[in-house]
Amino acid sequence: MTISLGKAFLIASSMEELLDTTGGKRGRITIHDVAAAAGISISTASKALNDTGRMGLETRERVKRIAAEIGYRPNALARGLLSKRSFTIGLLTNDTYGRFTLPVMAGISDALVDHGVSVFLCAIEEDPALAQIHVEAMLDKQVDGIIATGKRLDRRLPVDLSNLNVPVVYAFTEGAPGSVTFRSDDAQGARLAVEWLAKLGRKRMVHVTGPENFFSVRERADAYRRVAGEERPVLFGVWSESWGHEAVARLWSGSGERPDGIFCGNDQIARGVIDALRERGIRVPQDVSVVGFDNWEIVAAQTRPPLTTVDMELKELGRQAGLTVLALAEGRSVEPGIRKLPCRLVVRQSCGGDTLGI
Amino acid sequence: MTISLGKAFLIASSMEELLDTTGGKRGRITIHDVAAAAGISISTASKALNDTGRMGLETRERVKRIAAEIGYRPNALARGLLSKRSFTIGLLTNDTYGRFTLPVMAGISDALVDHGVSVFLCAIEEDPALAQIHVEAMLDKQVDGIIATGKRLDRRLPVDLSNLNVPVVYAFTEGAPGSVTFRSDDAQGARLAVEWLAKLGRKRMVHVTGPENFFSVRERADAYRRVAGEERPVLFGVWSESWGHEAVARLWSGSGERPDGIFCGNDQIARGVIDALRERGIRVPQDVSVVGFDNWEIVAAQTRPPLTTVDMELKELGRQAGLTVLALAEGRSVEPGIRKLPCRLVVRQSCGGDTLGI
DNA sequence: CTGAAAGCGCTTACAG
DNA sequence: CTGAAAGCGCTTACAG
Repeated sequence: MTISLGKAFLIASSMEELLDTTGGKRGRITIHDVAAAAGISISTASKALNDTGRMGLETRERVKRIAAEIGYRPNALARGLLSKRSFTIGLLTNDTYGRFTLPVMAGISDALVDHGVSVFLCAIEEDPALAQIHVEAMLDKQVDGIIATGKRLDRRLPVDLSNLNVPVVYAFTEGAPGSVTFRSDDAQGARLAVEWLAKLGRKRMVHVTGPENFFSVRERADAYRRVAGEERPVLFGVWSESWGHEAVARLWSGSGERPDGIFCGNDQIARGVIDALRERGIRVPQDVSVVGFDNWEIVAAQTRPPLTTVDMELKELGRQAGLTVLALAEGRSVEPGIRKLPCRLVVRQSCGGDTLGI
Repeated sequence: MTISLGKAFLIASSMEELLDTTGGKRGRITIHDVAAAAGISISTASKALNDTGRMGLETRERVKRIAAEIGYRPNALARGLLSKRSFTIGLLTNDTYGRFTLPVMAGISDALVDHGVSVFLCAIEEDPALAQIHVEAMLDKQVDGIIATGKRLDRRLPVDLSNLNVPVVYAFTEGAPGSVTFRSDDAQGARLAVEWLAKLGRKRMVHVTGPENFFSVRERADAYRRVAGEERPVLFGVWSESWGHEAVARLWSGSGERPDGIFCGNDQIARGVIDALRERGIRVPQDVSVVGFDNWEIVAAQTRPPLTTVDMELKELGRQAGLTVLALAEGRSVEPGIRKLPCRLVVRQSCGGDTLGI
């Protein structure tokens, strides 16, 4: 048996009779069907349904009721053609793994679903040609705006969005000059982490982090130094567990001072650090407190002990980016510039202090 | 300074002159602009651009050239209104974490971008009301089809998609009866894993896996037993690293037989198992081979040693789901039923054999 | 209070 | 070979 889902299957059985009486018309239910069923013109039907124009309340209600009964839903394409609003936006990302994009997407969707806006997700990796294709497809479909996001604050997407005829908002990726950009406040996030270590009485702090050529790495390191002391050590490396291991090996190999508080540049490094400490018989958090960055659940919740870490609040970032692109699409004014959104410290058990009720 | 991105900014400076000469019209470039610039009617312009109708090749080329010069792009909303095709599909998922959805999405997008199709991503969690809102928004926007996906093969999404007037394809989630469903062939995947262990000479196998109420857990366990032997032990538990630890503790605590090959139900369990073995001084893969399931890079590539595991080829699954929904949207016939797509064994170092060139 | 007409941007018979 | 007309489904002045 094969099924063919062409035009034919568009008609559900319950609709069939109605449509047959209204001319046997095939296809979706339109405003003509509503008007016919109510015995009025389509103009009046439109006004009744949209609460525009003047008309008796009872007529309005009756039309709405009939529309609901026959399952009428306005065609957004037709509406969009008139109103120049498609209630659709595009999310462009080069973060194929989705580590950062998913929370941002969730926030955007969360903020915009109430406004009837749907989101095209376009993953472009690092391919400029692919990016161009996706951007053009979105523009052809008359998106009301585009949000650009990525995996790195200090890198641009491989496509120029600065001269499009729709508003563009940047979230967690570097924006064009004069644009609206949302990003996490990494300095503030780092301060939260280091101040937490300090509050727990840690004095011999170390920062084990990623590659120095990341802007956010430098920003977090600077903030760390400002709180912990300018002379406190920073170990730059890569974003991996194994670097966390190696850093611990380095710190405990020489005859130097042993840290009692380690602020890690991300959760993966922190996991490596914690594992390495355990393997050396060093207790976390009794002997050393470890704090991470990212609050990547899959990593942070699985470390032993679970990781205290900094959450960049990417969902909130997405929410704000969504509302902003909507505002621009509606012609409202928005101040350009970079908005830094505060991070939040998520206290688990890797630093201690989790039972202090602080 | 504030910027207002209303209608006004739609006109780029370079377009301004042109549009002023064609009537000072504001807004996007339409086929009227092309026709005016070429000194022909819009009907002819349309036919020239779409390679329809009959006309001199040189006219056709000239129109196309002019269209390209003035940056004309057809309005997909207007086209969709006529053609009943929006070149848009919806992807509905309850997998908020994106573990399974992202690769599926990547495959869909990959397959459909060449056909000019864009994808609405709708994350609905487990909320039926939210799901309903998203489905209605997609239908209003005249999606050509919907792909439903999720995080579990044996669970339905919290919304009924069986009587929509657009085609629906299910991918990695349970479909309605009589629908087209794509899923991974978990039995075959499990066989790959266990046969690999057998090929490496492992005889005392154990299967450490997730909750027995998962269909895929039972299916993998059955396949394991068929290859390893019906009497071989299966330890059901949860999908976590800590369960992997606990399972090792259990296996090595009694006086029973010590396994030399452990097939894990997912990569997180495998990671727990490997960590626990290392902590006991048992060498992987020399003493015990460990194989996982999922090929979740972030986990599989970070275990020590890196994990040999089964990849469900979710991207390919997405690709096929995408092409299928497209076929249905075009009215082509598709055989309903469940299609199982083969898994692939990814050989890293946790089993040995990685240098055998097998 | 209600409806005919125009029009959003496009495509497609149809008549020249 | 080319263009006027109709129409996709809707909204919005405008005239009654």
